[in-house]
Order: sequence, then structure tokens, then C-alpha cells
Amino acid sequence: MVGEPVTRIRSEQEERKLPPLPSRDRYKEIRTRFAPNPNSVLHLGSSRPAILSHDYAAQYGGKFILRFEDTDPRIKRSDLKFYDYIREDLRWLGCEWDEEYIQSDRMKIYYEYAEAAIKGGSAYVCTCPQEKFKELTLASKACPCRGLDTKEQLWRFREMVEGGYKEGSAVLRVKTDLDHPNPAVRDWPAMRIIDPASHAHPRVGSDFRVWPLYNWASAIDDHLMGITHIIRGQEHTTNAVRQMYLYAAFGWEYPTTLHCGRLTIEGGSLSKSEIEKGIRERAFDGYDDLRLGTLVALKRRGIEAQAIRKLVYELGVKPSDAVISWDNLFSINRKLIDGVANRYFAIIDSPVRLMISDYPYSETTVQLKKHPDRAETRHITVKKNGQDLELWVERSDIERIGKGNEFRLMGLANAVIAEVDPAVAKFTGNDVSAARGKQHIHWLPISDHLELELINWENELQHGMIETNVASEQAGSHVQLERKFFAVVEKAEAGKVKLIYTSA
RNA sequence: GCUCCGGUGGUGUAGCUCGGUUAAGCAUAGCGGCCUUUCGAGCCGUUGAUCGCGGGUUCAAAUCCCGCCCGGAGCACCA
Repeated sequence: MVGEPVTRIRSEQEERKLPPLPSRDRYKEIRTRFAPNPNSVLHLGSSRPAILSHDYAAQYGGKFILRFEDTDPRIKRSDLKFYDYIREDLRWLGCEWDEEYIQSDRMKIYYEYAEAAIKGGSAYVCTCPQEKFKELTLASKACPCRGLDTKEQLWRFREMVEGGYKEGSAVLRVKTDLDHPNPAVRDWPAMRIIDPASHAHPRVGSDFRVWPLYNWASAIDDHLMGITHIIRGQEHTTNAVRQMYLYAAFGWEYPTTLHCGRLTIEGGSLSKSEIEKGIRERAFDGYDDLRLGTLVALKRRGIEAQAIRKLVYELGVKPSDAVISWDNLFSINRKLIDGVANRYFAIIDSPVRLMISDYPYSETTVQLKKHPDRAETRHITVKKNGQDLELWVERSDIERIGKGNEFRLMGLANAVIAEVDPAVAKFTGNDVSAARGKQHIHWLPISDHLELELINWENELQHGMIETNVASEQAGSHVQLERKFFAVVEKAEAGKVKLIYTSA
């Protein structure tokens, strides 16, 4: 599991460190956590807190914790498959975790602290209708339940747990400050009832009817797990304020928080709910549908995890949202894949047969480098059919070069265009040096090539042809179609080659 | 409406906490050029922001103060 990629990440981190972590000196060991709800897969936006949390822990020799927050079996219900999908996404991102927790396994803990908070007078069971509570709280007034004595509160809480209250009729609240300028902070809800009969939890079934809300479970876990730094989205800034009241009540020290803005990609990276909806309704083929901003889709398109990491480093921990451009991501990615992508000739846009007259050889095998920086070679053989040599080339190339101009068929020969349409050229020699400064174009033998299926940037299927050498590529490897673009191999078999466009 | 948080060239950021040799750095895009046993990749160069707006403090402000404008987040018995 800790193979070569991780080594690469380590050296990458040395090359480009994150800015110093605030108040790092207050803790003997830095402990961070990433806490997703397993109700969908990870997307580009999730990678920001995930990478920052993981890498900050790594940078200071600390621990990174993965915590599944699956405490809503009703509205944001989790699904068994996502626990594993998220683990896979995280591994791919290079965010291996040191400890893992699942909140639905920790229900007893949340109950215990609930009773402790009630006994300590910092929490109470509220049976007011939501509307009425809101009305009171907006007026900075206490609801009738707030003042009930501890014994009564405890009895009420046990009633919640044992089924004395119906779903929605009672909630555990944390006492804060009814005069707090932000009404959202006043006596926030900590635990509520969800009818287990109609909303079974995917992992623990119908064992519980009282479930913690985000602020309760998260606050208690962060303390119990010794989290020193919480790095999460800015939508949680108010939650930090809320939770501090609980921490104060228990005499705990609240972790240092870093809130970062949303990270989306231009053209609208989709939200979790949109992704789920689209997949349910079959608007998308799956989580790796190229139109999605999910990690699996980005991976499939040929974006390296390392590119995402670099991007996140570039963005830093600013609280403002960032809409990054594909160009930006591609550019970072290109630097990573350029060194590994083997080169091949492919003709997609406008194949045209070019007739080359006076070609002196009946058969020629050219040797080309698989990659300009490496010695490995690939070979293409062309055969004359009768008098002339025929090749596939791109019509646009012939048109651009124009009649009467000399050009170079890369690795093969020099020629002068005699006619653009139909495309005819006259052989002028083999010497590369004679083609200095001339246009170099790629080509393919008339019969010896493979059919190519390409999923282009617009997510459309395009047909073309590609040199046979590509058949030796593994699925998932990067290739560059010379003079055209980078792509990922989805399938490379003798009969059919399927590529996915990555970027220019 | 209320509570927070932001606003630097087309885009994303650095610098702003301890205001002055950086009157604004980096990346990307744009533009121009170079290379060639052979890519529009790469390499090199270059255009581009007076730092949201207005005022104030100061010898000096992107950096401090005030007002305004704009944007985002939150205001769920979601996470």
C-alpha cells in the first residue's frame, strides 16, 4: 500500500511545503482529521481539506485521522459502498490515514456525553415545536424546557432514547448564550429522534432512535480523538462558534480551526447532491462520468493525484472560494505526465490520403523514439503500392503547408506538395537536416494502423486511426498523440484502441 | 433581514500580523521567438494589475483607521 507513489509524494512535499501551521507549537503532536459523510464519492472540492489535513499532519510528523460521519440515516443517509469508495479515493490522492473511526459505531459515547452534559447543566431536552423555539430564540428568550431541573431533563432524555417521544417531538439542546449576536448560535440542537422503523441505518440498522447532529458528534469526537487542527470548509465557521460553548462547558480546549473556501472548477463542478441525482436518473453514466468533478472522473481523464495536490498547495488555506480553470489544472498535470507519456501518431480530425510520387523505396521501416528523452524506440513500416507511396495525413496540415512548399513527414521523408486536393506530393529526400525550419507533420501507413475511438473534450466519441505500436500500452497509461494532445489509454487491444482526451 | 468572512493583472495566488530597496513576486492563459533523428510538448522572451471604491492617519499604505460597494458562507431536529 505504501509503494512508489507515496515516495513521490514525500519528495514532492519537501520540494513545496505548506505555509506554517498556525499555533503548531501548542501541541506535542499534530493531529488532523478528514470527516466525510459516506453518502457520495469524493470530488475535487473534497480534496482541498483532505489534502491539507493529511499533508499538514505529515509535514509535522503527526497523525491523520479518517472519520466517517454517518449519523443521519434520514436526509443525508449514507450508503455502504461509499465507505470503500472514499477510502479508495483517499488512497489515490495519497492521503493514507493513521486511524479510522466510524461515528455509527460510537453512539454509546454520544449518549454518555449527552447525559454528562445534562447533569452538568449545559444541555437540556427541548420539546417545543420548532417554530415556537425559533420565535423565542430570535427574541433572546429561553424556552420553557430550558429551566427544568436536571432530574426532569435526564428523565426526558431517557424517554427520547427509549421511545417515549416520537420523531420530531423532542431534541437535545446545548446551552449557549441567548444574547449571542448570531441567533444561529443560540442553544443549538445536539441530538434528535429518527424513527428507526422507517429510517434504518445502513450499518447499524434499527438499533438507535436518537442520533447526534453534526455539532454534537463532531465536537465530542474531535476532543476524544485529540484533534489539534480542524481543516474544513468555511461553511463550518459558525459551527466552531457553537461548539466552543460545549467545549467550555466540559472544560476542553477547542482545536485550532482553519476554514478554507470551496474549490470548484470552471464550467461548474457538481455538488454531491447533484451528482447523486444525476446518477440516479441516469443523466450520468457513473461516478467516473467525464463530465463530473469527482476524483474518479478526474483520474479517468488522466489527471494525476499529484496535480490536484499541487493545485491545492497553490490555493492554500484561504477562506475565499476558488474557481480554478481547467487550463490551470491541465498545465500542472502536463508537467507531470509529459515525462512519462509515450508518443504516437494518430490521425483523427480530417484524414486524407496523400500520394507521394517518386518515392524510391518499395518498403521502409522508420525508427522513432517512444519519448524524446528516452532511448526506447518504436517502428513503423510503410510499403509502396505500385508506383507511388500512399499515406494517411491530416488534411489541415496539407492545406496549411500549401502547394509548392516542402515539408517533413516525421521520421520518414521530405516532400513538396504538388497538389492540395487531391493531396499529392513529390518526394525530395530523406535528410532531416534538409527539412530544417520546415513544417514537420505526422502520418500513418495506409493499411497498417489501428482503429481509434476517442472520447474528446466535449465527451463525444470520435473515430480515427492510430499507429499499431500503441497496442503495447497498458490501460490507464498516459500517451501523447504527437502534435495533438495528451490522452489516457482506456483500452488498447489489437483490434480496438480507446483513448480519453486529457488535455492539449 | 441578521451574523461572519473575503475583494491583488483574463484566471488562481504571494505580499498584507511587525506600513517604506518588489510602486507589486509566482503560476496559468495571451503574444513573440528558438530548438529539431524530427511534436503545436519543451525552452526563451514579452504584454498585462497603482492593489474593489471614497476618505483619513503618515515624510511614506496593497499593507493601519472610517464609510460605501461587490462577492461568498451561515441563519436545518443536514454534514
